[in-house]
Amino acid sequence: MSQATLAPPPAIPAFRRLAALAPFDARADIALRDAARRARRIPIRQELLSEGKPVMDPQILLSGWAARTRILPDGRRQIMGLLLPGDLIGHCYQPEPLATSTIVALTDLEICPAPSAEDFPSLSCAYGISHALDESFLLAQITRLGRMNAYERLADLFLELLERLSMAGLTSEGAFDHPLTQELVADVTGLTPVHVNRVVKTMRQDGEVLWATGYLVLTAPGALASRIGWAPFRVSLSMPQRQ
Amino acid sequence: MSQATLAPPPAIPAFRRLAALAPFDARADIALRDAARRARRIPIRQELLSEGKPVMDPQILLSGWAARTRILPDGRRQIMGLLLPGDLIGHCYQPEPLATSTIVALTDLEICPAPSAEDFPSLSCAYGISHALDESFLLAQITRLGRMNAYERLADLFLELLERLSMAGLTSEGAFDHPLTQELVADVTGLTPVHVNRVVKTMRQDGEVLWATGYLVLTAPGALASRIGWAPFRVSLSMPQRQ
DNA sequence: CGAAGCATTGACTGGGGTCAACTTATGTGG
DNA sequence: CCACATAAGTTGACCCCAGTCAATGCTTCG
Repeated sequence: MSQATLAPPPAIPAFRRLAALAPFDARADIALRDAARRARRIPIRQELLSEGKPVMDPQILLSGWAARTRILPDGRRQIMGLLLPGDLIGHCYQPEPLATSTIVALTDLEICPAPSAEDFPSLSCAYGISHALDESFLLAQITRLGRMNAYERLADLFLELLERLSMAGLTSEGAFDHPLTQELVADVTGLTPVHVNRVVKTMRQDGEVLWATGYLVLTAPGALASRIGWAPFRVSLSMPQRQ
Repeated sequence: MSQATLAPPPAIPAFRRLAALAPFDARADIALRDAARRARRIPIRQELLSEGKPVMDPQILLSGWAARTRILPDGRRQIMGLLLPGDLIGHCYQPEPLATSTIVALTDLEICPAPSAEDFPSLSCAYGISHALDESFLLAQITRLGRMNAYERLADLFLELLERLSMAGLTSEGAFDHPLTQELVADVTGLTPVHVNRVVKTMRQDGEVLWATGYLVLTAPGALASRIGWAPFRVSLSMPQRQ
Protein backbone atom coordinates (compact mmCIF):
# COMPACT_ATOMS: atom_id res chain seq x y z
CA MET A 1 0.00 0.00 0.00
CA SER A 2 1.97 2.95 -1.23
CA GLN A 3 -1.10 5.18 -1.35
CA ALA A 4 -2.17 7.19 1.68
CA THR A 5 -5.65 6.50 2.90
CA LEU A 6 -8.09 9.04 1.57
CA ALA A 7 -10.92 10.16 3.76
CA PRO A 8 -14.50 9.54 2.56
CA PRO A 9 -16.41 12.59 1.29
CA PRO A 10 -17.02 14.80 4.35
CA ALA A 11 -20.55 15.45 5.58
CA ILE A 12 -19.83 19.04 6.58
CA PRO A 13 -20.23 21.31 3.54
CA ALA A 14 -17.19 23.42 4.43
CA PHE A 15 -14.97 20.34 4.47
CA ARG A 16 -16.59 18.97 1.37
CA ARG A 17 -15.40 22.08 -0.41
CA LEU A 18 -11.84 21.64 0.83
CA ALA A 19 -11.83 18.00 -0.19
CA ALA A 20 -13.10 19.01 -3.62
CA LEU A 21 -10.15 21.38 -4.02
CA ALA A 22 -7.60 18.70 -3.16
CA PRO A 23 -8.20 15.36 -1.48
CA PHE A 24 -6.60 14.92 1.93
CA ASP A 25 -5.75 11.90 4.05
CA ALA A 26 -7.64 10.41 6.98
CA ARG A 27 -5.33 12.05 9.53
CA ALA A 28 -6.19 15.50 8.17
CA ASP A 29 -9.85 14.56 8.15
CA ILE A 30 -9.68 13.71 11.82
CA ALA A 31 -7.91 16.97 12.56
CA LEU A 32 -10.63 18.87 10.74
CA ARG A 33 -13.43 17.11 12.59
CA ASP A 34 -11.58 17.80 15.79
CA ALA A 35 -11.25 21.48 14.90
CA ALA A 36 -14.93 21.63 14.04
CA ARG A 37 -15.72 20.45 17.54
CA ARG A 38 -13.95 23.56 18.81
CA ALA A 39 -15.97 25.84 16.54
CA ARG A 40 -16.76 29.36 17.64
CA ARG A 41 -19.98 31.21 16.93
CA ILE A 42 -19.83 34.75 15.58
CA PRO A 43 -22.99 36.85 15.66
CA ILE A 44 -24.23 38.66 12.59
CA ARG A 45 -22.68 42.08 11.90
CA GLN A 46 -19.61 41.34 14.03
CA GLU A 47 -16.18 42.07 12.52
CA LEU A 48 -13.80 39.14 12.22
CA LEU A 49 -10.92 41.21 10.90
CA SER A 50 -10.52 44.97 10.91
CA GLU A 51 -8.61 46.77 8.21
CA GLY A 52 -5.17 47.75 9.42
CA LYS A 53 -5.32 45.59 12.53
CA PRO A 54 -3.39 42.34 13.11
CA VAL A 55 -4.87 39.20 11.59
CA MET A 56 -6.23 36.36 13.73
CA ASP A 57 -4.92 32.81 13.45
CA PRO A 58 -6.07 31.07 10.31
CA GLN A 59 -9.67 29.89 10.43
CA ILE A 60 -12.09 27.92 8.32
CA LEU A 61 -15.56 29.27 7.77
CA LEU A 62 -17.83 26.37 8.67
CA SER A 63 -21.21 27.94 8.09
CA GLY A 64 -22.70 31.31 7.25
CA TRP A 65 -21.67 34.12 4.93
CA ALA A 66 -19.26 36.99 5.46
CA ALA A 67 -18.05 39.95 3.38
CA ARG A 68 -14.73 41.64 2.85
CA THR A 69 -15.50 45.34 2.88
CA ARG A 70 -13.79 48.66 2.61
CA ILE A 71 -15.37 51.97 3.47
CA LEU A 72 -14.25 55.28 2.01
CA PRO A 73 -13.86 58.32 4.25
CA ASP A 74 -17.18 59.74 3.03
CA GLY A 75 -19.09 56.55 3.74
CA ARG A 76 -19.20 54.90 0.33
CA ARG A 77 -18.87 51.17 0.82
CA GLN A 78 -17.39 48.54 -1.46
CA ILE A 79 -17.59 44.82 -0.84
CA MET A 80 -14.48 43.20 -2.28
CA GLY A 81 -15.89 39.71 -2.16
CA LEU A 82 -18.04 37.26 -0.27
CA LEU A 83 -16.85 34.48 2.03
CA LEU A 84 -18.81 31.24 1.88
CA PRO A 85 -18.70 27.98 3.86
CA GLY A 86 -15.37 26.25 3.36
CA ASP A 87 -13.52 29.50 2.67
CA LEU A 88 -10.39 30.30 4.61
CA ILE A 89 -9.95 33.40 6.73
CA GLY A 90 -6.65 34.88 7.80
CA HIS A 91 -4.28 32.64 5.85
CA CYS A 92 -1.26 34.84 5.17
CA TYR A 93 2.25 34.24 3.94
CA GLN A 94 3.81 37.40 5.36
CA PRO A 95 5.01 37.81 8.98
CA GLU A 96 2.86 39.76 11.43
CA PRO A 97 0.10 40.27 8.87
CA LEU A 98 -2.21 43.27 8.96
CA ALA A 99 -5.72 42.98 7.57
CA THR A 100 -6.12 44.73 4.21
CA SER A 101 -9.87 44.76 4.46
CA THR A 102 -12.53 44.40 7.11
CA ILE A 103 -14.38 41.12 7.28
CA VAL A 104 -17.88 41.32 8.64
CA ALA A 105 -20.39 38.56 9.31
CA LEU A 106 -23.46 38.75 7.08
CA THR A 107 -25.13 36.00 9.08
CA ASP A 108 -24.36 34.24 12.31
CA LEU A 109 -21.22 32.25 11.59
CA GLU A 110 -19.39 29.19 12.75
CA ILE A 111 -15.64 29.29 12.38
CA CYS A 112 -12.94 26.93 13.58
CA PRO A 113 -9.17 27.12 13.69
CA ALA A 114 -7.56 25.70 10.57
CA PRO A 115 -5.26 22.73 11.21
CA SER A 116 -1.80 23.94 10.26
CA ALA A 117 -0.37 22.93 6.91
CA GLU A 118 2.90 21.95 8.60
CA ASP A 119 1.21 19.42 10.85
CA PHE A 120 -1.04 18.12 8.07
CA PRO A 121 0.81 18.38 4.76
CA SER A 122 -2.04 16.86 2.82
CA LEU A 123 -4.05 19.99 3.65
CA SER A 124 -1.51 22.48 2.35
CA CYS A 125 -2.54 21.69 -1.19
CA ALA A 126 -6.18 22.51 -0.51
CA TYR A 127 -5.12 25.66 1.32
CA GLY A 128 -2.93 26.75 -1.58
CA ILE A 129 -5.67 26.18 -4.11
CA SER A 130 -8.21 27.94 -1.93
CA HIS A 131 -5.84 30.89 -1.69
CA ALA A 132 -5.37 30.98 -5.45
CA LEU A 133 -9.12 30.80 -5.96
CA ASP A 134 -9.57 33.76 -3.64
CA GLU A 135 -7.26 35.78 -5.84
CA SER A 136 -9.13 34.60 -8.87
CA PHE A 137 -12.40 35.84 -7.32
CA LEU A 138 -10.81 39.25 -6.90
CA LEU A 139 -9.85 39.28 -10.57
CA ALA A 140 -13.38 38.33 -11.52
CA GLN A 141 -14.64 41.15 -9.35
CA ILE A 142 -12.32 43.62 -11.08
CA THR A 143 -13.54 42.57 -14.50
CA ARG A 144 -17.15 42.83 -13.37
CA LEU A 145 -16.69 46.34 -12.04
CA GLY A 146 -14.45 47.58 -14.79
CA ARG A 147 -15.99 46.28 -17.97
CA MET A 148 -19.48 44.87 -17.42
CA ASN A 149 -22.83 46.60 -17.44
CA ALA A 150 -25.29 46.21 -14.61
CA TYR A 151 -27.08 43.18 -16.02
CA GLU A 152 -23.82 41.35 -16.66
CA ARG A 153 -22.49 42.21 -13.21
CA LEU A 154 -25.45 40.61 -11.48
CA ALA A 155 -25.49 37.57 -13.74
CA ASP A 156 -21.75 37.09 -13.35
CA LEU A 157 -21.96 37.38 -9.58
CA PHE A 158 -24.84 34.93 -9.34
CA LEU A 159 -22.97 32.42 -11.49
CA GLU A 160 -19.89 32.77 -9.30
CA LEU A 161 -21.95 32.15 -6.20
CA LEU A 162 -23.61 29.13 -7.77
CA GLU A 163 -20.26 27.66 -8.75
CA ARG A 164 -18.66 28.28 -5.38
CA LEU A 165 -21.57 27.04 -3.31
CA SER A 166 -21.92 23.93 -5.42
CA MET A 167 -18.40 22.87 -4.44
CA ALA A 168 -19.62 22.65 -0.87
CA GLY A 169 -22.78 20.88 -1.97
CA LEU A 170 -24.92 23.86 -1.01
CA THR A 171 -26.86 24.14 -4.25
CA SER A 172 -29.44 22.08 -6.03
CA GLU A 173 -30.53 22.59 -9.60
CA GLY A 174 -29.20 26.10 -9.91
CA ALA A 175 -30.78 27.17 -6.62
CA PHE A 176 -29.21 28.21 -3.35
CA ASP A 177 -30.00 29.94 -0.07
CA HIS A 178 -28.37 33.28 0.60
CA PRO A 179 -28.52 36.17 3.06
CA LEU A 180 -28.16 38.93 0.47
CA THR A 181 -30.19 42.08 0.40
CA GLN A 182 -30.33 44.19 -2.72
CA GLU A 183 -28.22 46.75 -0.91
CA LEU A 184 -25.49 44.15 -0.32
CA VAL A 185 -25.58 43.12 -3.96
CA ALA A 186 -25.25 46.81 -4.81
CA ASP A 187 -22.16 47.11 -2.61
CA VAL A 188 -20.62 44.08 -4.30
CA THR A 189 -21.41 45.15 -7.85
CA GLY A 190 -20.67 48.86 -7.50
CA LEU A 191 -24.26 49.84 -8.23
CA THR A 192 -27.00 51.52 -6.23
CA PRO A 193 -29.71 49.49 -4.48
CA VAL A 194 -32.32 51.15 -6.65
CA HIS A 195 -30.62 50.07 -9.82
CA VAL A 196 -30.04 46.55 -8.55
CA ASN A 197 -33.76 46.37 -7.99
CA ARG A 198 -34.45 47.44 -11.56
CA VAL A 199 -32.01 44.92 -12.99
CA VAL A 200 -33.40 42.10 -10.87
CA LYS A 201 -36.83 43.05 -12.17
CA THR A 202 -35.56 42.68 -15.73
CA MET A 203 -33.91 39.36 -14.98
CA ARG A 204 -37.17 38.11 -13.55
CA GLN A 205 -39.04 39.20 -16.65
CA ASP A 206 -36.41 37.45 -18.76
CA GLY A 207 -37.08 34.32 -16.74
CA GLU A 208 -33.40 34.11 -15.84
CA VAL A 209 -33.78 34.21 -12.06
CA LEU A 210 -36.24 33.67 -9.29
CA TRP A 211 -35.25 35.90 -6.41
CA ALA A 212 -37.03 35.71 -3.11
CA THR A 213 -35.47 36.95 0.10
CA GLY A 214 -33.09 34.28 1.25
CA TYR A 215 -33.37 32.22 -1.88
CA LEU A 216 -32.12 32.48 -5.45
CA VAL A 217 -32.76 30.27 -8.46
CA LEU A 218 -30.95 30.50 -11.76
CA THR A 219 -33.31 28.88 -14.21
CA ALA A 220 -30.73 28.20 -16.92
CA PRO A 221 -27.22 28.73 -15.53
CA GLY A 222 -25.51 27.21 -18.54
CA ALA A 223 -27.32 29.39 -21.05
CA LEU A 224 -26.75 32.48 -18.93
CA ALA A 225 -23.07 31.67 -18.56
CA SER A 226 -22.51 31.34 -22.27
CA ARG A 227 -24.58 34.44 -22.95
CA ILE A 228 -22.37 36.65 -20.80
CA GLY A 229 -19.17 34.70 -21.42
CA TRP A 230 -18.75 33.34 -17.93
CA ALA A 231 -16.30 30.49 -17.31
CA PRO A 232 -15.58 28.35 -14.24
CA PHE A 233 -12.53 29.07 -12.12
CA ARG A 234 -9.43 27.01 -12.76
CA VAL A 235 -6.23 27.68 -10.86
CA SER A 236 -4.45 24.32 -10.81
CA LEU A 237 -4.02 21.46 -13.20
CA SER A 238 -4.33 19.10 -10.26
CA MET A 239 -7.69 20.44 -9.20
CA PRO A 240 -10.40 18.00 -10.19
CA GLN A 241 -12.61 19.33 -12.98
CA ARG A 242 -16.30 19.60 -12.34
CA GLN A 243 -18.38 17.35 -14.58
CA MET B 1 27.76 38.26 16.48
CA SER B 2 24.31 36.76 16.74
CA GLN B 3 22.95 38.97 13.97
CA ALA B 4 23.11 37.91 10.36
CA THR B 5 25.04 40.22 8.09
CA LEU B 6 22.68 42.50 6.25
CA ALA B 7 23.47 43.45 2.70
CA PRO B 8 24.00 47.15 1.89
CA PRO B 9 21.16 48.88 0.00
CA PRO B 10 21.13 47.36 -3.48
CA ALA B 11 21.91 49.47 -6.52
CA ILE B 12 19.39 47.73 -8.75
CA PRO B 13 15.94 49.32 -8.27
CA ALA B 14 14.15 45.99 -8.33
CA PHE B 15 16.26 44.67 -5.48
CA ARG B 16 16.03 47.94 -3.61
CA ARG B 17 12.28 47.38 -3.52
CA LEU B 18 12.63 43.86 -2.16
CA ALA B 19 15.07 45.05 0.48
CA ALA B 20 12.64 47.78 1.45
CA LEU B 21 9.91 45.18 2.00
CA ALA B 22 12.07 43.07 4.29
CA PRO B 23 15.84 43.21 4.73
CA PHE B 24 17.74 40.11 3.64
CA ASP B 25 21.20 38.79 4.38
CA ALA B 26 24.36 38.98 2.29
CA ARG B 27 23.94 35.40 1.03
CA ALA B 28 20.57 36.27 -0.45
CA ASP B 29 22.01 39.44 -1.91
CA ILE B 30 24.66 37.43 -3.70
CA ALA B 31 22.04 35.02 -4.99
CA LEU B 32 20.01 37.93 -6.34
CA ARG B 33 22.99 39.51 -8.09
CA ASP B 34 23.80 36.14 -9.52
CA ALA B 35 20.25 35.72 -10.77
CA ALA B 36 20.35 39.19 -12.29
CA ARG B 37 23.35 38.12 -14.31
CA ARG B 38 21.16 35.43 -15.86
CA ALA B 39 18.45 37.95 -16.75
CA ARG B 40 16.29 37.40 -19.79
CA ARG B 41 15.01 40.11 -22.11
CA ILE B 42 11.36 40.12 -23.09
CA PRO B 43 10.27 42.31 -25.98
CA ILE B 44 7.36 44.70 -25.68
CA ARG B 45 3.90 43.20 -26.27
CA GLN B 46 5.07 39.64 -25.56
CA GLU B 47 3.01 37.54 -23.15
CA LEU B 48 4.81 36.25 -20.07
CA LEU B 49 1.84 34.28 -18.79
CA SER B 50 -1.31 33.31 -20.64
CA GLU B 51 -4.61 32.92 -18.86
CA GLY B 52 -5.41 29.26 -18.30
CA LYS B 53 -1.93 28.04 -19.19
CA PRO B 54 0.68 26.68 -16.76
CA VAL B 55 2.71 29.26 -14.86
CA MET B 56 6.46 29.68 -15.42
CA ASP B 57 8.98 29.38 -12.61
CA PRO B 58 8.92 32.35 -10.25
CA GLN B 59 10.63 35.44 -11.64
CA ILE B 60 11.57 38.90 -10.53
CA LEU B 61 10.82 41.81 -12.80
CA LEU B 62 14.12 43.69 -13.01
CA SER B 63 13.15 46.51 -15.33
CA GLY B 64 10.21 47.61 -17.42
CA TRP B 65 6.47 47.56 -16.92
CA ALA B 66 3.94 44.80 -17.51
CA ALA B 67 0.17 44.44 -17.14
CA ARG B 68 -2.15 41.72 -15.91
CA THR B 69 -5.01 41.70 -18.37
CA ARG B 70 -8.20 39.91 -19.10
CA ILE B 71 -10.15 40.16 -22.32
CA LEU B 72 -13.87 39.48 -22.56
CA PRO B 73 -15.21 37.41 -25.47
CA ASP B 74 -16.43 40.56 -27.25
CA GLY B 75 -13.04 42.27 -26.99
CA ARG B 76 -13.52 44.51 -23.97
CA ARG B 77 -10.26 44.59 -22.07
CA GLN B 78 -9.63 45.08 -18.37
CA ILE B 79 -6.20 45.54 -16.85
CA MET B 80 -6.22 44.06 -13.36
CA GLY B 81 -3.04 45.75 -12.30
CA LEU B 82 0.40 46.88 -13.34
CA LEU B 83 3.69 45.14 -12.65
CA LEU B 84 6.66 47.38 -11.85
CA PRO B 85 10.37 46.75 -11.28
CA GLY B 86 10.88 44.58 -8.21
CA ASP B 87 7.48 42.91 -8.54
CA LEU B 88 7.27 39.13 -8.52
CA ILE B 89 5.80 37.10 -11.33
CA GLY B 90 4.54 33.56 -11.03
CA HIS B 91 4.88 33.04 -7.28
CA CYS B 92 2.12 30.58 -6.41
CA TYR B 93 1.29 28.47 -3.41
CA GLN B 94 -0.81 25.88 -5.19
CA PRO B 95 0.55 22.86 -7.09
CA GLU B 96 0.67 22.93 -10.89
CA PRO B 97 -0.58 26.52 -11.02
CA LEU B 98 -2.54 27.86 -13.97
CA ALA B 99 -2.39 31.55 -14.81
CA THR B 100 -5.57 33.40 -13.82
CA SER B 101 -4.74 36.35 -16.04
CA THR B 102 -2.53 37.12 -18.97
CA ILE B 103 0.62 39.09 -18.28
CA VAL B 104 1.83 41.18 -21.17
CA ALA B 105 4.95 43.35 -21.46
CA LEU B 106 4.15 47.07 -21.80
CA THR B 107 7.82 47.81 -22.48
CA ASP B 108 10.86 45.70 -23.17
CA LEU B 109 11.50 43.87 -19.93
CA GLU B 110 14.30 42.24 -18.02
CA ILE B 111 13.32 39.36 -15.79
CA CYS B 112 15.39 36.90 -13.82
CA PRO B 113 14.56 33.70 -11.95
CA ALA B 114 13.73 34.34 -8.30
CA PRO B 115 16.07 32.60 -5.85
CA SER B 116 13.92 30.08 -4.01
CA ALA B 117 12.68 30.91 -0.55
CA GLU B 118 13.75 27.48 0.66
CA ASP B 119 17.37 28.07 -0.28
CA PHE B 120 17.37 31.65 0.98
CA PRO B 121 15.03 31.90 3.95
CA SER B 122 15.77 35.57 4.47
CA LEU B 123 14.02 36.24 1.15
CA SER B 124 10.81 34.42 2.01
CA CYS B 125 9.75 37.34 4.13
CA ALA B 126 10.12 39.82 1.28
CA TYR B 127 8.31 37.40 -1.03
CA GLY B 128 5.46 37.01 1.43
CA ILE B 129 5.08 40.74 1.87
CA SER B 130 5.27 41.32 -1.86
CA HIS B 131 2.54 38.75 -2.35
CA ALA B 132 0.36 40.42 0.28
CA LEU B 133 0.93 43.80 -1.35
CA ASP B 134 -0.16 42.38 -4.68
CA GLU B 135 -3.44 41.35 -3.12
CA SER B 136 -3.75 44.74 -1.55
CA PHE B 137 -3.31 46.36 -4.99
CA LEU B 138 -6.18 44.24 -6.26
CA LEU B 139 -8.37 45.45 -3.41
CA ALA B 140 -7.44 49.04 -4.20
CA GLN B 141 -8.34 48.39 -7.80
CA ILE B 142 -11.74 47.02 -6.78
CA THR B 143 -12.49 50.07 -4.68
CA ARG B 144 -11.42 52.36 -7.50
CA LEU B 145 -13.65 50.66 -10.02
CA GLY B 146 -16.58 50.11 -7.71
CA ARG B 147 -16.94 53.33 -5.81
CA MET B 148 -14.84 56.13 -7.25
CA ASN B 149 -15.63 58.62 -9.99
CA ALA B 150 -13.32 59.15 -12.93
CA TYR B 151 -11.25 61.91 -11.35
CA GLU B 152 -10.69 59.90 -8.18
CA ARG B 153 -9.81 56.77 -10.15
CA LEU B 154 -7.00 58.53 -11.99
CA ALA B 155 -5.72 60.32 -8.90
CA ASP B 156 -5.83 57.11 -6.86
CA LEU B 157 -3.99 55.18 -9.57
CA PHE B 158 -1.30 57.83 -9.94
CA LEU B 159 -0.74 57.89 -6.17
CA GLU B 160 -0.45 54.11 -6.10
CA LEU B 161 2.15 54.21 -8.87
CA LEU B 162 4.09 56.95 -7.12
CA GLU B 163 4.15 55.00 -3.88
CA ARG B 164 5.14 51.73 -5.51
CA LEU B 165 7.83 53.21 -7.73
CA SER B 166 9.30 55.17 -4.87
CA MET B 167 10.02 51.93 -3.02
CA ALA B 168 12.36 51.01 -5.84
CA GLY B 169 13.80 54.51 -5.88
CA LEU B 170 12.30 55.23 -9.27
CA THR B 171 10.68 58.55 -8.41
CA SER B 172 11.91 61.98 -7.53
CA GLU B 173 9.79 64.77 -6.13
CA GLY B 174 6.47 63.23 -7.14
CA ALA B 175 7.66 62.54 -10.67
CA PHE B 176 8.28 59.29 -12.49
CA ASP B 177 8.79 57.84 -15.93
CA HIS B 178 6.11 55.56 -17.30
CA PRO B 179 5.09 53.84 -20.55
CA LEU B 180 1.35 54.48 -20.17
CA THR B 181 -0.91 55.64 -22.95
CA GLN B 182 -4.29 57.10 -22.18
CA GLU B 183 -5.80 53.94 -23.60
CA LEU B 184 -3.87 51.83 -21.09
CA VAL B 185 -4.99 54.07 -18.25
CA ALA B 186 -8.53 53.64 -19.52
CA ASP B 187 -8.17 49.85 -19.42
CA VAL B 188 -6.89 50.04 -15.86
CA THR B 189 -9.54 52.43 -14.59
CA GLY B 190 -12.52 51.00 -16.43
CA LEU B 191 -13.07 54.17 -18.45
CA THR B 192 -12.84 55.02 -22.15
CA PRO B 193 -9.73 56.64 -23.63
CA VAL B 194 -11.78 59.69 -24.54
CA HIS B 195 -12.91 60.21 -21.00
CA VAL B 196 -9.45 59.65 -19.59
CA ASN B 197 -8.31 62.44 -21.86
CA ARG B 198 -10.98 64.77 -20.52
CA VAL B 199 -10.14 63.98 -16.92
CA VAL B 200 -6.42 64.45 -17.50
CA LYS B 201 -7.24 67.81 -19.02
CA THR B 202 -9.10 68.79 -15.85
CA MET B 203 -6.26 67.59 -13.65
CA ARG B 204 -3.85 69.69 -15.65
CA GLN B 205 -6.06 72.74 -15.26
CA ASP B 206 -6.25 72.03 -11.53
CA GLY B 207 -2.46 72.01 -11.50
CA GLU B 208 -2.51 68.52 -9.97
CA VAL B 209 -0.48 66.75 -12.65
CA LEU B 210 1.92 67.35 -15.46
CA TRP B 211 1.48 64.59 -17.99
CA ALA B 212 3.76 64.26 -20.96
CA THR B 213 4.17 61.02 -22.85
CA GLY B 214 6.53 58.90 -20.85
CA TYR B 215 6.59 61.19 -17.86
CA LEU B 216 4.20 62.08 -15.05
CA VAL B 217 4.52 64.63 -12.26
CA LEU B 218 2.19 64.90 -9.29
CA THR B 219 2.65 68.45 -8.11
CA ALA B 220 1.28 67.93 -4.61
CA PRO B 221 0.91 64.22 -3.89
CA GLY B 222 0.20 64.73 -0.20
CA ALA B 223 -2.60 67.20 -0.77
CA LEU B 224 -4.08 65.05 -3.50
CA ALA B 225 -3.91 61.97 -1.28
CA SER B 226 -5.76 63.59 1.57
CA ARG B 227 -8.28 65.13 -0.80
CA ILE B 228 -9.35 61.76 -2.19
CA GLY B 229 -8.69 59.83 1.01
CA TRP B 230 -5.78 57.79 -0.26
CA ALA B 231 -3.58 55.95 2.22
CA PRO B 232 -0.32 54.04 1.80
CA PHE B 233 -0.33 50.25 1.72
CA ARG B 234 0.43 48.43 4.93
CA VAL B 235 0.32 44.64 5.08
CA SER B 236 2.74 43.71 7.83
CA LEU B 237 3.72 45.15 11.18
CA SER B 238 7.30 44.18 10.42
CA MET B 239 7.42 46.14 7.20
CA PRO B 240 9.44 49.29 7.67
CA GLN B 241 7.29 52.43 7.55
CA ARG B 242 8.15 55.06 4.97
CA GLN B 243 9.49 58.29 6.46
C1' DC C 1 -49.13 46.57 16.77
C1' DG C 2 -45.62 49.57 15.82
C1' DA C 3 -41.12 50.35 13.96
C1' DA C 4 -37.40 49.49 11.31
C1' DG C 5 -35.51 47.44 7.45
C1' DC C 6 -36.13 46.11 2.83
C1' DA C 7 -38.26 46.14 -1.76
C1' DT C 8 -40.47 48.70 -5.46
C1' DT C 9 -41.61 52.33 -8.58
C1' DG C 10 -41.61 56.87 -11.01
C1' DA C 11 -39.57 61.29 -12.47
C1' DC C 12 -35.67 63.54 -13.33
C1' DT C 13 -30.54 64.24 -13.71
C1' DG C 14 -25.85 63.71 -14.90
C1' DG C 15 -21.39 61.32 -15.49
C1' DG C 16 -19.35 58.97 -18.66
C1' DG C 17 -19.90 56.51 -23.31
C1' DT C 18 -20.15 56.85 -28.36
C1' DC C 19 -19.14 58.68 -32.73
C1' DA C 20 -16.48 61.32 -35.56
C1' DA C 21 -13.25 64.61 -37.00
C1' DC C 22 -8.89 66.53 -36.51
C1' DT C 23 -4.12 67.27 -34.65
C1' DT C 24 0.11 65.86 -33.00
C1' DA C 25 3.78 62.50 -32.06
C1' DT C 26 6.45 58.45 -33.33
C1' DG C 27 8.74 56.05 -36.28
C1' DT C 28 10.17 53.55 -40.53
C1' DG C 29 11.80 52.95 -45.04
C1' DG C 30 13.41 55.02 -49.18
C1' DC D 1 16.52 63.74 -44.22
C1' DC D 2 12.16 63.65 -45.87
C1' DA D 3 7.54 61.21 -46.90
C1' DC D 4 4.39 58.59 -45.56
C1' DA D 5 2.01 55.51 -42.29
C1' DT D 6 0.51 54.53 -37.99
C1' DA D 7 -0.32 55.29 -33.25
C1' DA D 8 -1.67 58.48 -29.74
C1' DG D 9 -3.84 62.61 -28.11
C1' DT D 10 -7.63 66.18 -28.38
C1' DT D 11 -12.09 68.13 -28.94
C1' DG D 12 -17.14 68.66 -29.82
C1' DA D 13 -21.94 66.98 -30.24
C1' DC D 14 -25.04 63.93 -28.70
C1' DC D 15 -26.93 59.99 -26.07
C1' DC D 16 -27.91 56.62 -22.55
C1' DC D 17 -27.03 53.86 -18.50
C1' DA D 18 -27.12 54.28 -13.98
C1' DG D 19 -27.53 57.66 -10.02
C1' DT D 20 -30.55 60.60 -7.20
C1' DC D 21 -34.59 61.86 -4.85
C1' DA D 22 -38.77 60.74 -3.05
C1' DA D 23 -42.92 58.32 -2.19
C1' DT D 24 -45.14 53.97 -1.20
C1' DG D 25 -45.59 49.03 -0.02
C1' DC D 26 -44.24 45.02 2.14
C1' DT D 27 -42.02 42.05 5.73
C1' DT D 28 -40.33 40.72 9.81
C1' DC D 29 -39.68 40.85 14.33
C1' DG D 30 -39.54 42.76 18.95
